[in-house]
Amino acid sequence: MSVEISRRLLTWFAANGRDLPWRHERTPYRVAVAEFMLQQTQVRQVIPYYQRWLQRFPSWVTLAVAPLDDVLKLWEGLGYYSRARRLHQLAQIVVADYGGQLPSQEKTLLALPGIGRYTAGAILSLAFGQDMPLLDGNVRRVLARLYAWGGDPNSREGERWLWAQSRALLPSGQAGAMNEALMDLGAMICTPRGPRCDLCPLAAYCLAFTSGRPEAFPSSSLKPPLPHHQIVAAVWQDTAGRFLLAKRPLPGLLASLWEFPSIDCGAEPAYPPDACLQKWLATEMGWGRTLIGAALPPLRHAYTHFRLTLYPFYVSLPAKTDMLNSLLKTYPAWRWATPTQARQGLAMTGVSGRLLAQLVREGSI
DNA sequence: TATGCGTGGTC
DNA sequence: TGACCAAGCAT
Repeated sequence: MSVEISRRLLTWFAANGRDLPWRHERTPYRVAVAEFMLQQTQVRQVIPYYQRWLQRFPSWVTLAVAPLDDVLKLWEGLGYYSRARRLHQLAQIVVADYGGQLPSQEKTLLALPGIGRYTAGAILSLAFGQDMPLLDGNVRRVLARLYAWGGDPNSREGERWLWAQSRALLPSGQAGAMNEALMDLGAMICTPRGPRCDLCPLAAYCLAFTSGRPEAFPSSSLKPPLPHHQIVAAVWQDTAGRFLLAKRPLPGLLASLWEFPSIDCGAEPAYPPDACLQKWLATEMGWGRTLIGAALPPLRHAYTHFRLTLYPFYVSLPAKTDMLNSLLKTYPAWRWATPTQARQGLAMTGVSGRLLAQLVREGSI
């Protein structure tokens, strides 16, 4: 039966597969760039980033010699920034150790930064034409529905079972097309909610469709509520209208991105925002007499593992540069920047980027 | 094995 | 408005 499933899916894919930029020219570099960007990220979001990236970094060498700050600037807004750093590292390794050619053995690829089992399978099947399976969120869902598989997709056995099914469906010599067909089916037809079973080429074989509850697969686990943190940001302006920005430490959340100097007051803060900020400035920075000015409208933001509300305040400047340097206890670097300089040259966090845009809109410069 | 790691779209 | 989700990897 798997032969018939593969045949039908490939026929459907030939007529309905998506025309995506990274499907035009299948060099290992282009495939790798696309796969890094697509990790946990939707296609629509990736397309403009991919095109800008290839303009600026058309090859392993151009990427390898670029400054990390330039790389992060191009990645700004795409999220999961360690991917950018790992892709940068990968380029440097490919150039230094492999003569500018990405290796084509699974074991070698898996040892390189940013390449896990999914990405290795994608590169090997799509760029090198090898008969290698892959398993991503789309394929996971398609397979679970096809076989009405009610197991836990996150368990060790579930993982092993799903990889085995993915491999079993591969027709020899057409793994790349089959892998993309499975992903396109998951993205276009076999969607998480409201799957279009009426358009699905596999409906006749799909046990979840037969069961009448396709959305019940794969099983989902209940997640605990996310903590909600209170963050306070300090907005300093100099007389030239520049803002004080700080670079976040590496490693960690949003590593090496720029933001307004901020303090995390925690999920259950003991003080209101202005007092939390005052305490931080007094105890950590040693600025006992800092004047906290007007509060700006709070901004809310949701990360994968927690939520936050950012409370920005205008704050008066400390008198001397050596006082400003006390920021280096918290941050590896700080600088003054106009909004234009920040937009053009600094990779900003999402929340601080929104705050900056708000400050500009309100004409506070 | 579980957790940290971003952002924007969708309903 | 809030919860869920998307071409995962590293530790």
